Amino acid sequence: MARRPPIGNRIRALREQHGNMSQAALAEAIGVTRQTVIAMEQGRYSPSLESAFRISRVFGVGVEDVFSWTEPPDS
Amino acid sequence: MARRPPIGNRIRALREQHGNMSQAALAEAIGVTRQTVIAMEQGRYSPSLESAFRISRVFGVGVEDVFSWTEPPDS
DNA sequence: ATTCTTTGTAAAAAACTTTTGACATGTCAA
DNA sequence: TTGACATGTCAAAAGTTTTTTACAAAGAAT
Repeated sequence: MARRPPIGNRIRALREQHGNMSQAALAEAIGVTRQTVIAMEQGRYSPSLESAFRISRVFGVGVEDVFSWTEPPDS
Repeated sequence: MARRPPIGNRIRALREQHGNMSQAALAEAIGVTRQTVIAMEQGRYSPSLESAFRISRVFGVGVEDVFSWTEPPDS
């Protein structure tokens, strides 16, 4: 059922801050497809740790400057 | 074929620094199985970003204090 | 008005991560 | 030497992410 993960991201804002980098350009830069960037940006699922590292390095920041995690209430 | 990902981790060392926490105890603390901890620790695959966050918080450090990424030569 | 770019949707298949369960080994201590 | 505990292997199934392909809408483009 693939619920929305409790991880937020600032990908869109970072793209804008980097010369209005397009989703397609970011996808190519990190070696994934555009669909993957769209899904991550929309929070439909959380990326692999490897993709997270690649994205953060493209923007020259740390992983936790791109992605944030809030502990879900322990069900 | 699930090649070994270019991500290293210091999970074992951090477990030891935290009172010789067992793999089973870590697994329970982050809500995964022991098999998953073993596989991550051995670098057989890289965890989800969510698991990475949970692990780092158990040890009270940042994601990049647990996991490291070295850019692979662009094949 | 058509061309180009960007963003978006959708669905199936492929790839990868995680779980489940069973079993093996070594150590430690009692 | 039994019992508990820690780590490890293996394999199949289940769950999640990523790819692939195709199409749609909006804006700039001028």
